[in-house]
Amino acid sequence: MVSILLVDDHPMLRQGVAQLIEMEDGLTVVGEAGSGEQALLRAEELNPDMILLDLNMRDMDGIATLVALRERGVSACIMIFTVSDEHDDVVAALRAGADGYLLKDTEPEELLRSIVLASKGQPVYSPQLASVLASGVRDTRPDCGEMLARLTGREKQILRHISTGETNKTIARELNITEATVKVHVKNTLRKLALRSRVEAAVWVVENRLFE
Amino acid sequence: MVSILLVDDHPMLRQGVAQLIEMEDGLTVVGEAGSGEQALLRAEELNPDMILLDLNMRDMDGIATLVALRERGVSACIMIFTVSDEHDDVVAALRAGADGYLLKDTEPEELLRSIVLASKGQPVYSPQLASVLASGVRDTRPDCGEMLARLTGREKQILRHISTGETNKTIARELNITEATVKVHVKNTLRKLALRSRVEAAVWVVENRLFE
DNA sequence: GTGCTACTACTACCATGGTGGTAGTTTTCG
DNA sequence: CGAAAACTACCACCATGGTAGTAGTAGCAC
Repeated sequence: MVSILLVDDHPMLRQGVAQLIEMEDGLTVVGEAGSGEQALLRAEELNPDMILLDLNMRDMDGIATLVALRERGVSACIMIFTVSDEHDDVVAALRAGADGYLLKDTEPEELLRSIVLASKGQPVYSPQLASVLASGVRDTRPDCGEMLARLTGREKQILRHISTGETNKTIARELNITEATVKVHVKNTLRKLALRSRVEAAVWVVENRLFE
Repeated sequence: MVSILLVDDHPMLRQGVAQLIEMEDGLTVVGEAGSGEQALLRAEELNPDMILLDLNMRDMDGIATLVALRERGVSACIMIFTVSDEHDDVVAALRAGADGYLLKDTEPEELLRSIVLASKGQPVYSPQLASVLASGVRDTRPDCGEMLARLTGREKQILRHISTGETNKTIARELNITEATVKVHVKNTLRKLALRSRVEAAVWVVENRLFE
């Protein structure tokens, strides 16, 4: 069962989407939010599998909400669901870590199919965005520098050790802290970088030549 | 207690070295071999912590022995102990994975100190080799291509997956084999490449741009 | 045929890694 | 000053990774 949080400032639209989603086996709406603020609260409270996020909300920019969600470690699959097919919006969303981008004029069946696909980890984009995507924006992530800047000094230090293949134990020894503490830093680092393992972290560092 | 296997085709020299080693607390000679063939047998049989290996033996080249030892997964620290200070020999030994290189004219106390150091994982070289080492041969490893060539097709395939941060489970799924089989390949790959973890493997691949 | 290599699979075991939660200290900043 | 962030540490728990040994199958070479 895929749990979904709807974020949109139009109650009617939320209702429509919710109804549609509930009709599909395997999908369920566990919460709704009408603003960025509420989205942050609900996301942490409900820990949904997926968040459908509108970009154009009154109180808080959708992109800002997206960034805030990611920074708080919300691991949900975040799908943008909006009216805007503006190049800049799409790019910004992808850079901020969106897992998909659907336009609101998508047909209901298409929307459902996309949600199911996305819930399986596959990024989904509306076909209308092909031109934008093709122009090489595929790199879903923010700048490496930006990402690195989110880490504390200690975390960067430990990331560097990870990228040389060291174990938590040896890192602890070299930094004169306990392995437990190293684990804490590793965990926080992985969360902030939205990576799933130290191997991914090591590869990311080396590929982007981050400490050279 | 550091267990040592002596490999040299001169019994008298073996005896002398053995006696010297036994005088040192913490070191012990667990076996001797007078040829490359014997060295392979003894190494697998005794699984020593360290192997002192002569380069100039009648039946089998010392370098060949070294390579064969490494290919069979002998994890011992292998110290070359020989008369040759030829540039090519030193380079070949280092490339083949030697952990140290000592000349036979080394003073007894110096030899002991070196063995102790090496047993702690520190590579040790006779000072006379400074010029050779300085000329940039520090890279202990064979060519990446050479290393890769030692892997089977399946192993290379799996290494590529590792280098993208995948887990054994997902690799198994994608290749339609069981996780247990993936583990076998991972283990063999790590052994052949003399690496200690998949993280090191991933970093190695990315740093050397092996699959691009 | 015999022998060798590669590939597959399984078991069992232990080490390592990652998550969640709690919590005390110090540093930083408004 | 007080709040927030960073760093430290420990616990318990579960997932993943790595090692060792055994073993069956297929293909290839001598």
